[in-house]
Amino acid sequence: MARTGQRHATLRAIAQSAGVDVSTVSRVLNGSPEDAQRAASRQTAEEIRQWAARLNYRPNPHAASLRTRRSNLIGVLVPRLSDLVLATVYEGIEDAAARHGMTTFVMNSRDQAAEQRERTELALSRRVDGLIFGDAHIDGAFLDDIAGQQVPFVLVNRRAGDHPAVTCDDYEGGRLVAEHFLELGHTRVGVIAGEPFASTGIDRTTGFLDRYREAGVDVPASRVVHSHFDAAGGRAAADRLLRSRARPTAIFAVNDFAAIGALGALRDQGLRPGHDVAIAGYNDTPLAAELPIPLTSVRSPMHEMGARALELLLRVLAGEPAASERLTPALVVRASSENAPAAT
Amino acid sequence: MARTGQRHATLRAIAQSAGVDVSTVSRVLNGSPEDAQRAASRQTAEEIRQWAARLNYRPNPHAASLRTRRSNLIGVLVPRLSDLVLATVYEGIEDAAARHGMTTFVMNSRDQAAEQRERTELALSRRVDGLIFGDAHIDGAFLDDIAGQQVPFVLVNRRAGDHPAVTCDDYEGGRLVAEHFLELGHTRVGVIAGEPFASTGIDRTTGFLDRYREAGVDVPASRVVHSHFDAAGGRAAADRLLRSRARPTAIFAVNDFAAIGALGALRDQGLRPGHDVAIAGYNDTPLAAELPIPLTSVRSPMHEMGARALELLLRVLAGEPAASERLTPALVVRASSENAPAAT
DNA sequence: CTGAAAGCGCTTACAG
DNA sequence: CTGAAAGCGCTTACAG
Repeated sequence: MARTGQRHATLRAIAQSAGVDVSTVSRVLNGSPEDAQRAASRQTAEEIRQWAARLNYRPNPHAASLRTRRSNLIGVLVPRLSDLVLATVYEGIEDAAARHGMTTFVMNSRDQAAEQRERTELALSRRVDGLIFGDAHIDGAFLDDIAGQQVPFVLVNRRAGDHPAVTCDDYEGGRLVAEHFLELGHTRVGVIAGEPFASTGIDRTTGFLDRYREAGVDVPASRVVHSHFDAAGGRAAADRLLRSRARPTAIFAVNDFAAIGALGALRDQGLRPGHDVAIAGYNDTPLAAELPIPLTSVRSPMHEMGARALELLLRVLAGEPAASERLTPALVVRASSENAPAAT
Repeated sequence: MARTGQRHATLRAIAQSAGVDVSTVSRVLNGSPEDAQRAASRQTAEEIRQWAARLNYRPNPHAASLRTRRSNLIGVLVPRLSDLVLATVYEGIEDAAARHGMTTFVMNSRDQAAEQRERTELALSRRVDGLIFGDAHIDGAFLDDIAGQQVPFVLVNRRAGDHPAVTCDDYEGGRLVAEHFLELGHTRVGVIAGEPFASTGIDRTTGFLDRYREAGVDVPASRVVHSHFDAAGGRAAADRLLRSRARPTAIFAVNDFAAIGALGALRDQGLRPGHDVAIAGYNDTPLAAELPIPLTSVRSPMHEMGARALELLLRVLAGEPAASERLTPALVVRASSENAPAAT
């Protein structure tokens, strides 16, 4: 065993060096400021802190967790970490967690119910204080279940039922795209709607369709097609939309990667994005602006969503009121949606 | 405090139910198979296991870690988790870790020396058994330092010095691209070389240049430009390459995202990838095949690299011999590099 | 095959 | 302001 030896000193070592009891050292080093105050004179406290620095003291989190029954550990579930959207959300979670002295770990559920259960069970066996789910399904049976077991958790990116959630205002984001397409004069439009179980796709689609309905345009169901949230899924969905006889002149993909797939599908049919067919995506991923044909997209505050979800969970853990939050999206118009409908 | 109460039984509860000592329960439930064998009769063992199942026993990892001084925790450092390459490598690490009953957590270092130190220190204070670095810098001063402190670690994706590492054979990958360009007849070529401190960029570039040299073509230094590993970086680098009077007819970007940026730069100049200028990337990310102009790229086994790195670290922790591994890349030719040099 | 005991490094109620 | 003690849930050398 390549062991690393005694890298960190213990409270006891410091107590012996400073000639005080370990309980005093504990209160000075790891207690609340008030605890530290009343635990030792300024002089003693200072001496303890110096010994701690000299001996490279770091509290042993396993010992503390065992004693306090608080692990300062948060489990995070996402569909796939290699999805940039979730990776960015997780970065937000992790940054906020670090600020609050919490540790997080993340696992993929691949949007599979069995994996969600299994990973949650695993997190619980690791004694997490709480969980953040980035993979909620709109039906929410699983979540109701574990809420019933008093497991503290919040949702991020996707909402479900009345569980506390931090999301983008996806409904509003969908409306923004509709507004934009309407201004350009498009009335024959299509939607690449994402997974039917994800609130993101559902709300973005609903917002879009509602805004069109308000403008007096009913988008037929045949022009709303579900898809995976990736380029291959977007390509397949776009192929279906473009094959219909009355081809849409504008397509809203509820995800940037799906939009990139749609761009490819257009090209295969000899159609030019932003000329023959307008395309808009969602999330404004860093790639959107850098594509050969820059992609119109709805900016969503992915990093901030993650950070706020972590802070919402902290409130849940503290027993404070924890209301869901909906962050504001913003439309970013680029070359992929510059065209009015062709004069066909 | 929204506490979750007693979710899991303890050894003691099981011992009382089964009418045996907790040490026996421990050996049966958590010991090695041999331990379990000699710790109790088949009958007693069976009874203990039934009680464990009935009471939903899960060993408390904090208690076990405190006692054994082994946390089964691995810290992982990456430049950015929102970089798809690293996210995929991490998925490989995490999958392998789960198979071995280890927990991992991941942190961004943003390729900054100060953050590398700080995050490593944080991981150590969490009492990880070892570390995996996906953010090694070729100079390796920091790594030499912590190797000197006997911290067990391995590298993944990027190599440095003689530290055990699991990488793609990047040199060979660079050669594959050169071979391909040479077959098409390109002699005026450019390289978007990535960060100067990353072995990935260095080795891919060196392999490419060496193969050209062997073919009797010396690529001038002015046609090798460094870049960030993202689309914006690739676009900036491509702009520089295309501005020179003797424009390259083929460009190798050592990263798919940089290649996508280069695609955009070409288009801005009215050049068609795969017609006027050939483009190749690296990693064969899922997007490459789905782009409007599908991208030629070198496939690297990102997920497998991660899994193997975890297993290499396990060997290091066990004190077994741990040799570096270089996984084999493969060229995937697509439309972005179909052209011979223009007859200018 | 089984048990009793010690101890990992903390925290915290109690006492002074 | 400071200390002594108990105990969180495990593992493991020792003894029988």
